Amino acid sequence: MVRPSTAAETPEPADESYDLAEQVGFIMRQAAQRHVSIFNEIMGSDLTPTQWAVLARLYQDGGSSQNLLGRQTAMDAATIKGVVDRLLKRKLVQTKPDPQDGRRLIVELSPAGVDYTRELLPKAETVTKVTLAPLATNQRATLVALLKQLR
Amino acid sequence: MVRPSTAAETPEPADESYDLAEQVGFIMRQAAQRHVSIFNEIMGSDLTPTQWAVLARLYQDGGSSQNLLGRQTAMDAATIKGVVDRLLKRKLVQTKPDPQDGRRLIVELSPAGVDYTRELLPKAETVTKVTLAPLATNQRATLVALLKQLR
DNA sequence: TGATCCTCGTTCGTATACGAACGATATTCC
DNA sequence: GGAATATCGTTCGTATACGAACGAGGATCA
Repeated sequence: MVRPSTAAETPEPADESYDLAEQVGFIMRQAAQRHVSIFNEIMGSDLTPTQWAVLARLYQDGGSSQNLLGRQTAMDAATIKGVVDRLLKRKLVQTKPDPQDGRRLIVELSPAGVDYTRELLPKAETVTKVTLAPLATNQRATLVALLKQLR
Repeated sequence: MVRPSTAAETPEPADESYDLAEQVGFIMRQAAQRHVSIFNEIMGSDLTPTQWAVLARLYQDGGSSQNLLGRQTAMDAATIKGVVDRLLKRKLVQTKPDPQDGRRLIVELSPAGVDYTRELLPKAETVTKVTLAPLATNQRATLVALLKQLR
């Protein structure tokens, strides 16, 4: 590590109680990055984690309005729109107006999307398995339980 | 939940073993989102978590080359460049060529950046505290320890 | 009925995040 | 010395992520 002598060097004994590498946020960001990397390796780079979240949610529970779908997959209205648009372009998803509510846009899997999602399900399970591989079995449940409390 | 009867509805009994809401990746993304939200509330929206990571790292250990700084703060070369550029524009950081290596660009805190970072340190500690607030004391160390194994 | 308020979807702007490719510079090895 | 290789910083393109603002539609209530 180079520590050139300049006015920019830490001039006072720094607050030793703060170490970036020990902050949850920083560590969580790194863990998330590793997870995404594993996801891309296993699922293939043609599908992102958020896109997969949308497919999986629609596969599990059928169609819903776009904004509700966003809430179910942890995306705000602006983000879910972009994700749905890209899935629409690939015809994995289709939309139609809600007859009950003129503001709503119903999003659902296309038949091709259903097939595609079903084929990917085993790989998605592998992603979770590989992500948790460094932990002992009992630790995995612990981690998930703790993370759930931080939502 | 509306489940309109169409060809897109889940046509087969879905693989019940896969529930999106139970996958680590998905839960971790939500926990990270909450953390960022807390960060923005406490630190103010004029500084992002990654920008703070750079400031904190430079404050702790002094200047380093841009790419090394990126590795220390968990950003690739393309990402760290953007972050450094924005910090440069705000004059919180300054750069100079490395006399030892013509490829390297040394990044360090400006005097204003040192002051700014020092003032924010207490708030940064609060961010971690609030993020972990839902957990019992002994659970906090457990979570951090487990997350560290997933880097 | 009409005014108010809320939700829905959309758009814009900014900031990560990262793969890929590029030229410039260092290092390694023959 | 010189060629192969590696690293550095840069740029481009694409995809989240989200605050903010907007118009259209729906719900509430006087």
